[in-house]
Amino acid sequence: MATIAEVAEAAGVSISTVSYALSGKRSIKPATRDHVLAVAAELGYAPNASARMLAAQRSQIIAVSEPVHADTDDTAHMTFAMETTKAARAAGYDTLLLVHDDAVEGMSRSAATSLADGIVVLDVDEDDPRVELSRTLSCPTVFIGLPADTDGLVCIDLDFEAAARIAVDRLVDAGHRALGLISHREDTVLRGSNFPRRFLRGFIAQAEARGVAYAVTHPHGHTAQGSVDRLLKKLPELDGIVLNTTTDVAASLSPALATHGLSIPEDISTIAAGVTFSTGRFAVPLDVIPLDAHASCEAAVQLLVTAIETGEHQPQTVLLVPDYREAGSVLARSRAPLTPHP
Amino acid sequence: MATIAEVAEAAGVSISTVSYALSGKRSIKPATRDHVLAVAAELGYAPNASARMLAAQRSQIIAVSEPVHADTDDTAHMTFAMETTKAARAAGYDTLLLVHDDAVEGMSRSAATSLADGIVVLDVDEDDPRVELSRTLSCPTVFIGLPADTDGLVCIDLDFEAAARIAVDRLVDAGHRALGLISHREDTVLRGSNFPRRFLRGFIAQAEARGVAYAVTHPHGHTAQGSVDRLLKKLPELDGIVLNTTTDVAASLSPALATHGLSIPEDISTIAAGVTFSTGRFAVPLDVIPLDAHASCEAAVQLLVTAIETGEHQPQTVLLVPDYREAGSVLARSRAPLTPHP
DNA sequence: GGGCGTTTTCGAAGCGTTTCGAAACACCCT
DNA sequence: AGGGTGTTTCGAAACGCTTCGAAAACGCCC
Repeated sequence: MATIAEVAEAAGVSISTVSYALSGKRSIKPATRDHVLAVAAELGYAPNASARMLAAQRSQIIAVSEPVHADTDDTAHMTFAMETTKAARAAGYDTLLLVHDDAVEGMSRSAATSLADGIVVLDVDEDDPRVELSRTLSCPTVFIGLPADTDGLVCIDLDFEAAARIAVDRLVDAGHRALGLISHREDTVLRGSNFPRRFLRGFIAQAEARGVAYAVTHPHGHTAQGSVDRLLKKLPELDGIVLNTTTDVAASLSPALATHGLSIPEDISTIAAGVTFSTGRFAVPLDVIPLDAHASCEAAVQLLVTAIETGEHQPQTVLLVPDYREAGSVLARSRAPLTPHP
Repeated sequence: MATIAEVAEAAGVSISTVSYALSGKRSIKPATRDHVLAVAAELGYAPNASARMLAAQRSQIIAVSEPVHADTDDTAHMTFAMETTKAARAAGYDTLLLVHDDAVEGMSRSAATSLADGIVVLDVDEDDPRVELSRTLSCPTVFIGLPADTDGLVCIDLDFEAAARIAVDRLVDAGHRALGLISHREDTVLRGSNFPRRFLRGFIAQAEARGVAYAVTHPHGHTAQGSVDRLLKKLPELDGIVLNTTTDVAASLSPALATHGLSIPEDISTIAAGVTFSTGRFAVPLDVIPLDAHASCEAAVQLLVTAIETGEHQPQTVLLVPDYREAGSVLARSRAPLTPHP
């Protein structure tokens, strides 16, 4: 591989002239610049990454910490890792993938050796060891997801409580009076991320605020059948369902309702909220309030890059505003409005 | 962050002594070595990655090229990316993730700038632009998957033809005489990876060699229902099914058979082969010949690391020997053996 | 044609390691 | 005492780039 010295020699100029011609950080006479560029292109010159890193004291690399527990939803997390990589690339950074145990150790390693300029933390647990670690690190870090203690951290996540409120409002405004929430499996809710809990909280609060009947259930396996059975038992007049659960469960909702002779949206209006999957190829496509990996990762990388390049890294929690996408799974019931929006 | 010069100063020795004490590449008097190590630990010294790369002319980074087409199976590919990362880490390397367009461009970039010491190419298409690219790169590269033209390449993949043969043999040896293959969707088979075709070829060849009746079908959507219907129509006496398809389809096989009053393994013995998913939580667990991401990635990284560290990079295609895992989904039919193994 | 302000280019000092050759030292043998 | 043999440590040269300060070149005016 050609070095900058070879380009300089071939172009008959000094090394620094080549450097400035290529970086544009100082003005170079157009004629020489063009000539240098041409020579560089001809020699297929590409600046050596390590040398550049060493001299610039910056690696242009962002580490992505992605533990992958047993109950990690592969598809969802693959999406986040890739969206982060895409966003980073667009900002001129490459991404280093840290998985499993190394998701934690790798953070120290890449920060201590200056291998990475910043870190994006994915799949954040309520009580995540990486939270404490990041406080000791002095390497810009952004969490995608909310740990219990966000003190001193920069975190980004969908506003799950707001998402739940929006879903409830939609259904109530469309005349529904008995809402069911199919949440995540109970074991997932107990340990792991806290967004199911945040969603649950928002759902209950808003259902009570609007004065409608509601019931909550957690699926047991990977199907919605049991959940549907339980919801209908608790709330026979059920007319609306909010899904904040996994793909498997969501996909099986329609057949599960069918066993009770019910269908979406004629009998039961349905909204999936805070989910990463697309319902496009479900038997019945659903209205969705997406957990938008693209938006989250882009915002996270943006924040991180700003921190790296300007040094501004204010602790903050950014809650992304939920976005509602209609697909026809909510049907208006003709009823008088119950309570105006609070 | 402390530098090696600071450690040297604090320990009262020269820089090179610190370097050798830490790397162990030359003998250092035990007493000084211990002292240096203690001082280094106390200062929290970690060698600067860029400086090390520059001096050692090696980055200890492997690039992982993972395009992610529309029809990419997220779960499967996430697994491959992560297994590669794990294997690389175990060998002392970090991994750079290159996705989407950058899966191609990133290869040139990371090779040209010496950012990466080697490249692992995932999700290989029959006619993959990265094949031609890698030939121009002079950076050790290993493909996981087989492109059409493997000339001059190092490739690793499961021996799908052998896997198909083994599945057929199992069923025939257990007394089955009418085998159905549920392959991948037709559009997946046409463009994209060639392993479905290799599997198909092996299946047909072996079914003919053993002299049993057989039929092949490609699912249309994400369920096995249509495939089962078609197989039973073509082959009413169907008594064995081989699955070389996606999770969705495989998971729905049991219910699909149930609509015909058939069950696994009483009526239909079943084997899933060349698949990445686990059938553990299917209604009926299946015998599996796994496409073992762990094994493939480990072998690939091994080969790559050897190439990087010793310079040996013989073009070769490594076909991994299939492994059969019983789960009780094949039931022996008492019949006289038909044809001995060829 | 000497002086002055600009533009353009150059030289050299880092950045923090690794690694080679040689110096320094201790020890034993003749 | 001189010389050879190890062992241990040191100094300095890379590695290839960025960037600062200053020199060189240029243009212009008096």
